Amino acid sequence: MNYWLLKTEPSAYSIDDLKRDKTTAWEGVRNYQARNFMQQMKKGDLCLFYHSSTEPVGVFGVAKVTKEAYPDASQFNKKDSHFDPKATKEKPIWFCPDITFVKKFKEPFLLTHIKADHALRGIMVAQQGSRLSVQPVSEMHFTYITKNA
DNA sequence: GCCAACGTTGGC
DNA sequence: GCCAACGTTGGC
Repeated sequence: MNYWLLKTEPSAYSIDDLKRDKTTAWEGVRNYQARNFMQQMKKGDLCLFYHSSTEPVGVFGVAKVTKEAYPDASQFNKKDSHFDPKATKEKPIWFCPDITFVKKFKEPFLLTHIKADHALRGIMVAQQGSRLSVQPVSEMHFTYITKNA
């Protein structure tokens, strides 16, 4: 089993939205490195759910992968801001998994605390300029954050 | 709102 | 295939 971190701006889609929807297609990611990670996701993998560009910034809960990556429908939709004219149904470019709500933390594990905690040294999200919106997380770091949130 | 860090684009 | 210009991300 692998562990991941998914970034989202809560004004666009928050942990509460996921709690309400229960399951959602993780559409709209338009970065090749992030796409490649999403294609590696397996059913049952667990994801830290991270809020960015907000106050406060941090991990707000956990989601799990319930459907492995398949073509992202938004790339074909001209009216969608994530429309990609280079993509065709025969040769899709972008893929997304379905993720399902697992839990919302009572208290978020804030980025300031992640950065200050020696046990989390090396975690990608705390590294300078880490803009990747889908990241792998080590089992050790995943367990530490979920146990201590 | 600022701006540094980053990814992508496109001319050559 | 280089790399400058550009657009975007995201913490602060």
